[in-house]
This record gives sequence, structure tokens and C-alpha cells, in this order.
Amino acid sequence: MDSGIQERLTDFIRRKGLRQTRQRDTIVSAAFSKDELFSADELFERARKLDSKTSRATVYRTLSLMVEANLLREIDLGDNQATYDPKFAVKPSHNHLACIDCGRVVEFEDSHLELLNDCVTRRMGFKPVQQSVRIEANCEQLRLKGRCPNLIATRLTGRRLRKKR
Amino acid sequence: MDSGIQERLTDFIRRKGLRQTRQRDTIVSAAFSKDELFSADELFERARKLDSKTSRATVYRTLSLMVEANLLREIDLGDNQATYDPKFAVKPSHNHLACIDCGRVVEFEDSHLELLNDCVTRRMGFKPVQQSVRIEANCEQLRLKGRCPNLIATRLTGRRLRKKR
DNA sequence: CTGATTGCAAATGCTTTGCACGCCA
DNA sequence: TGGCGTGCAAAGCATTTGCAATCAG
Repeated sequence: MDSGIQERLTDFIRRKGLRQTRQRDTIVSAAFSKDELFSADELFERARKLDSKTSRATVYRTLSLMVEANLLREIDLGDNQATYDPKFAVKPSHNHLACIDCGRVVEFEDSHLELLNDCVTRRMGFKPVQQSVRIEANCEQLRLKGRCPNLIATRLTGRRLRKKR
Repeated sequence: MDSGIQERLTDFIRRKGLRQTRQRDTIVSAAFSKDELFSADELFERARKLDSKTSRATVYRTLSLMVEANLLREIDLGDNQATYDPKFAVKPSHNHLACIDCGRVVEFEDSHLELLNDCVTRRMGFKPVQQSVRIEANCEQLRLKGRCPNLIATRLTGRRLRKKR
């Protein structure tokens, strides 16, 4: 895990007059141990491997903290839970495409898209703060190969889109 | 309410071998009685004014039906409930900007944005199905006038962004 | 008739909270 | 030492579901 992250949270904690605790350290390091998207529950499980006494409540509370500190981005993938993106700290603007066929989530970045969103926003008299683009799509090659082949490692989060309830 | 809507749902119901009921008619007409965004609960309240015996369960079930029939679009505004957009039936591609200052939701359309999203999607080997852009922004003129003045009637949904729990 | 639909209440699943105890600064 | 932080269980909330009664075709 990037030690800069731990540091940035520590700064944030100091600035806010909060306290650095063993539990927070554990949860933060669990959050940034991989660069895959994760859910609150997945983070809870990871943190429990580091410290079996970790409680769900503290995970949720620390998650809010990390989001507030801009270390983590909370995104909505259309399932019924929040998804957290640890790569946000490193690469602030990227968006997500969910493949309807295989349920995989593909991250992408496009500076034109970002720029255009900003223009549109300003044209309406607003100052852009955050934009999120979510695309649902079918795999074009599905028919050809019979399976969804868009499994390019670098573009994958390794995470399945959970179904709606 | 646009009578074409009722008709389109009737067709859908026939095609699926379902049944047309008094409750469904009531809920559908409540849904399209205004062209503002609404939540399940807001629809429930509206429907109860037409028929006080309307039940929440039937509202939810009919909502799914309308979404499946492509009469309604389900969008996520970052509060903790689904928002439904009745204008989708008429104007399929528009997106939403939520003003952080006043909480208002502004709808907008931009064909460039749409086109660019499609390109990006295809470039990654997918066939676009649906895209949603959600922008959070500050009101640029807030400081000048002291209040969020972007209350241009035609662009407003009249709906406040509900806070996160 | 007969299976789709409804209404109610109970169940779900994620997330938040109240409160007593514990621990950081 | 004074509070902030933690853990647990309970509460909250939007949404879904089981089931018996009802109704559309």
C-alpha cells in the first residue's frame, strides 16, 4: 500500500482534531491493499483478516472519513450498495462501464469527455465539482466468441456487478 | 397525461400476457400526471389521492413494469432511493446536474456528450445500451446574489435533492 | 374457472445510531 | 482526565416477498 495514503489520512485526522487509532489504521490499510473496487462488506472482510475484532460500524465510520478526506471515491454501480474506488486517490477522474453480458465493470478515462462535461456544466451557470458517467453496454464480440471476452486484465476491476435485489 | 403512454403500457401488458387492472391504471396515470421526477413514495402519495386504497407494494410492482416497458427511466441521484423520470418516454436522452448549493436537480441534454460516450464505449469493444451522466456542481452566481439563482423554471424539476441518510 | 394481481404484514439488506465502555492525546 | 472512538445490538429505510383473498379475461 502506498504510504502516502496513510500519511494523507493522518494529516486529515490532525487537521480535524480527530484521533489516530489502531482500528482506523487497520481499515485504511485494508482499503488500499489492492487497487480494486470494493463494497463496505468486502472491506469488512478484508479488515477482519488483519484484525478479527474489527466491527462493521467502525468500517462504515472509517469509510466516511476516507471519502471526506478525498482518499476514496464512492460510486454507484446500480446494485444496492455503495462501491468504493481506491484508485481515486491516484487517478481522480475515471468512469465506469458495466457490461450487461458478463457483469464486469471496466474503468476508463477520457479527457474529452471530462472537458465536455465541464463545458456543459459551465454553460448552465455552474462550477463543476464532480461528474460521474456510468455506461451500460453489451459486449460487441459476445456473439462471435460465445462468451464475453473483454477480459483485458488492466482494464478490469475483477469485480462482478451485483444484481439488483 | 399523454394518452399515448397509457396505450403503450396496454400494448406491453398484452404482449406479456399480463392483465390490465384498475390499480395499474391509477398508478400509471399518477406517474404521468406531471412531468417532474418523483420517488416511489411520492408516486404512492399521488396515487393515494386518486384511490386511497392504493398499496405501496403495488406501486413498486407497477413501477418495475413501467421501467421494463421503457416508459419510465430509473435514475440515481445519490440520495438513498430510486428516482423516476417520466419525461424519458418523450425525450429519451437527457442527464442530470445536481446543485450542491441549493440541492436542485437540473436536466440537460447534450448531443455531443452522448456521441462522445458512444465513441468511448465502442472504442472499448462494447455496444452502448444506456449511459447516465451525473454532475455535481456549485452555483457560480451564488456568491454574487447570495442565493442559488439558477431557478429557471424550464430547467427545473421542482425537486430537492434528498440528503444522504 | 383459473391463474394473475392485490394488500397486508413480515422479511430483507445495507447502513446508521444509541449507549456503555475503552483508549488516545 | 476528558472526550473521541469502538463494538454491539437495535433501529432505520427503501424495497421486496409470502400468502390468502380477489379479480380479470
